[in-house]
Amino acid sequence: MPRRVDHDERRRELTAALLRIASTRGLQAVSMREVAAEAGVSLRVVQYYFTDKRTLMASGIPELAARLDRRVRERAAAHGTGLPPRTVLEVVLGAILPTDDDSRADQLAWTAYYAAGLTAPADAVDGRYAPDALERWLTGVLERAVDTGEVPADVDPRIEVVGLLALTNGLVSSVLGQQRTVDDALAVVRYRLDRLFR
Amino acid sequence: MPRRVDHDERRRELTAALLRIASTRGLQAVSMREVAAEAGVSLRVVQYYFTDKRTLMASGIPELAARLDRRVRERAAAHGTGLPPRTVLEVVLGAILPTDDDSRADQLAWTAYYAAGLTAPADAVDGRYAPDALERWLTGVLERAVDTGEVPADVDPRIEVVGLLALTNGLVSSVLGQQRTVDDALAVVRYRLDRLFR
DNA sequence: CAAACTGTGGTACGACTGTATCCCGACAGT
DNA sequence: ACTGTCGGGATACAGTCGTACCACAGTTTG
Repeated sequence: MPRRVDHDERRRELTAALLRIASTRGLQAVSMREVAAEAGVSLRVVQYYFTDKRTLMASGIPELAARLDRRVRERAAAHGTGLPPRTVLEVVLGAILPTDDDSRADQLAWTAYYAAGLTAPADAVDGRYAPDALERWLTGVLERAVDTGEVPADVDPRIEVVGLLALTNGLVSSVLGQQRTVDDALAVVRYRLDRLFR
Repeated sequence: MPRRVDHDERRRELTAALLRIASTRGLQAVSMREVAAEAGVSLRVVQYYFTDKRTLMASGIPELAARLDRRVRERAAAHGTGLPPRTVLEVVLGAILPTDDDSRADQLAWTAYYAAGLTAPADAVDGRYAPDALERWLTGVLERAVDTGEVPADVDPRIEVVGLLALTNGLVSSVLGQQRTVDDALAVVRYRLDRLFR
């Protein structure tokens, strides 16, 4: 048991344990003792690295945001650069959908945080997550598509992107709720894009 | 304090108190004592009419479903009968969005239940809510619109309706999260319908 | 080598929770 | 008028929660 520990690394492990619990048993099943048990450490250690429970809980949001962001970037990078707008949209929106177990778990935890944040003004801290960046990026992509004539000139890129993101978000919900498969959700996204890029 | 009480009525009051707490302070703030206090009765009364906490919690789902269903029907009825498909879709989807404080509170509670149901197989009971009926109804509406030529023949009514409902669902989320106003959400829905019924 | 600090185990405390139990007033049927 | 059931007040109990505190070994610093 070496002294001089990497605090950040330790915190990451504990946060990972927290998210594991949140995605499997829900956010209300997260207690300091449960996180300790899940991470295989004593309660004191959790207290030591996250003084509060609020601090512990708050650590989950940036971690989830980082994971989702990384997933989108990796997917985009895997398809090379300079892709056509239609492909960019399909890849990005597809990256949001819970395709594998990991992304599904993250989306479950994300949903739990989202729901908890709806009620609790002082609790949600400043965990303002900003999907604005993504929204602006895709809007730019679509604007270029309008300029090149790939999509009709009378589409409003701004509203169209808002709609696409809301659509994807709604599909995520239904996939998480197991009312629809990921493939079905992807088919809906592709259908919408097909009609946009007719 | 009269004897011989209407049990159903009493249960409805308690469920209403439960939903009031759930929509303002979240589902995890719901305890038997809190519901009792909110309803202005003693803990024993809550125990008496709902033996379990599970039973108490489970009472919220059908109540919410009934309210949402009633809202959609009322809105539809308020616009008279025999409306054009485009109007039906706009009214129905608009009724899902949280326009006033009541519907917003209900949607908050609904979201809390949805999130709680994602994690907890044995807890969610058989509270399988069926939006299939709504989906089928709107699909029929859109099919008729295809037949009359109001929408292009190459649209797939089934997928289109799934997309519209997912879109609306996603917009509800963003409105609840106060990232968007109801008017903005309605504008997105109208934009989508405008492009569908071009 | 001594002193101070870091990381961690163990445990205790008060506030809650769901549930169970005991009790009694008010009405019903006889 | 008596008795049993219904509706509900009060309280108790065992468990879990977040938090606080104490002790101590190992490491760093002087």
